Amino acid sequence: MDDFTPFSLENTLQCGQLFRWKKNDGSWTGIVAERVIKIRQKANVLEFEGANASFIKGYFRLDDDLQLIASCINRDHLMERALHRFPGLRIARQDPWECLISYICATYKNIPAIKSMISELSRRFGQKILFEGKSHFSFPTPDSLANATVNDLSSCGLGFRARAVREAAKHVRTGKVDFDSLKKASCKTAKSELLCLPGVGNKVADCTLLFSLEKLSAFPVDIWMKRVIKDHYSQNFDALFDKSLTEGNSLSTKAYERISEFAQGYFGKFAGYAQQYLFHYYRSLRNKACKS
DNA sequence: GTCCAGGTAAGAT
DNA sequence: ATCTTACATGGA
Repeated sequence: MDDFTPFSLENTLQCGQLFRWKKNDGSWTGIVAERVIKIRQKANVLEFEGANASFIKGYFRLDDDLQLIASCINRDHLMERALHRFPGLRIARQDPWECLISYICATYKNIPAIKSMISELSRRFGQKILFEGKSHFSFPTPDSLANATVNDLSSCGLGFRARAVREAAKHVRTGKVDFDSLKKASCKTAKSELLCLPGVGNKVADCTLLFSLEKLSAFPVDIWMKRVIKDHYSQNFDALFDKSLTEGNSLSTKAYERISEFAQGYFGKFAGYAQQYLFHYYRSLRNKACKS
């Protein structure tokens, strides 16, 4: 398969949006729905097993016109650097159920810990899949998490998130939230539905919208976006608001909405892409600083 | 051992 | 309405 440029498997899998992929000597192995996929990129050729080309194309959103998206969000020097530093980074098309639970778990946790939680949840409550002689585990169904005890969930490292995960699973199982209809609904309507779920606030809702419900304008605001806004976009806000963006104190609902709405107006209909580039770029700067 | 993490929700003002 | 604080756990 070779009609997908620009695309970087590395940048797409490493940017922090996905939690189920591992790299081993040049190729990546990941669990997607009920499959194990092994994939690698050589220049402009993708080699993979475990799925067909159309699945890969859909999963990595290779039909998005990334050139167009990049030109839309490239509004300033910072974005230009981010786009240049991580070319070919694409938003993946995640399964909404897995995405929702993953980002409920992501609350107030670092990425290695999130990966460990998801892996453990899958090992305990998912289905075993054999691939190249090794056991892998699919993400648990809504049923299996709804039936789990809070204690069992907690022992996967979920901590206080266990209750929210279990309750959210119940809502999905009963069809109280229906992801297919949320895909068709407007961003605003879909978000208000998601916000009814336990453990889901503005940020988790926006991640679910962006990464799994086709809402590419959704702009999740986490601690990294707060830092980016404070460091590079504060001139778009009043001084008092900027001052409230200090490290340590969490974002109020009001502040969240001000930032997210600013970003959607500023970056446009692909603001979610802008968010992911900024997220990955800003984290990479900090990680570099830590190593030196 | 300390710090902090892709925030949320309950309680206080 | 809006602001403040507790929160379980584990990786860095």
